[in-house]
Amino acid sequence: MIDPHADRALFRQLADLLRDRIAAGEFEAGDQLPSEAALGQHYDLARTAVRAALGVLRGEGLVEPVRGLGWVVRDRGEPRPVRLRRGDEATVRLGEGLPQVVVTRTDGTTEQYPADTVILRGT
Amino acid sequence: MIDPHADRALFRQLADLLRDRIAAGEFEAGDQLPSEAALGQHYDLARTAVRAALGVLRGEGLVEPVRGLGWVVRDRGEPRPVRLRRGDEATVRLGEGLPQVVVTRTDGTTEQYPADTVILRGT
DNA sequence: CACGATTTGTCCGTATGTATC
DNA sequence: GGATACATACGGACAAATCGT
Repeated sequence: MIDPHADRALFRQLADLLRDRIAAGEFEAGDQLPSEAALGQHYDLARTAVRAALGVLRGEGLVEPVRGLGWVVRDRGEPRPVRLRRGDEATVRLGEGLPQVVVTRTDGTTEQYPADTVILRGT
Repeated sequence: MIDPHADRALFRQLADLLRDRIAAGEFEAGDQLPSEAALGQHYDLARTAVRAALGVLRGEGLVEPVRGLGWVVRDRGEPRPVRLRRGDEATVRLGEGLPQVVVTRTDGTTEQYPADTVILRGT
């Protein structure tokens, strides 16, 4: 499974494995992954490496941590279409958690969506 | 500076401080921050906490690490305007490094930009 | 409502590898 | 080659949130 002598970092190898397991449907939206401790034992890794791997998947929007509970697989359905009309603007705000798409309409109102849940369309 | 008894985590307090110092112009685009070791000594924190703080700023697109060199302040100029015409689509791709805005034109060609460097405009 | 078990969040120390200057 | 700096990885510890009993 994980090769300590491989060129690729251990936490990246683990991220690859977990990503594949999720893609294979082993875990569905809302499901919890095995605990960090369980993953560490199973793959013989320190918790540091396990958390680094989960951090990678988190950055990809695949999973998110719930304190006191575990790591939950995010719901990734079809991106929701959002139309950008004349005068509308959209930017991506980085920072807290998942990047957010902020749409500013002509009248000054704003809408906000998790960046990986929308597809912006011109009109 | 940093209060070990504060409610806020140490690495978040450090992130706040460094963010402020950057905003104040103490470091400009292309400048290097003090090394992780130096920051740890100055603020009396373990390197773990220092790296966590830098990770926060990295996620905000403020700085990026350069192996063997140090942490460099990113160039954050005016976001570049990108027009979305009829049939054009834009999505945000998460994963490797900074999130990327991917624009797919009607003719099938695609353009890609770091997510915090563009402002999408409807037509 | 109280309590314990589980799980993630934060923090420390240490060590080694690798890239840059 | 040597010095510096980030990348990765291990170990241990305690706090805080959640959930079932």
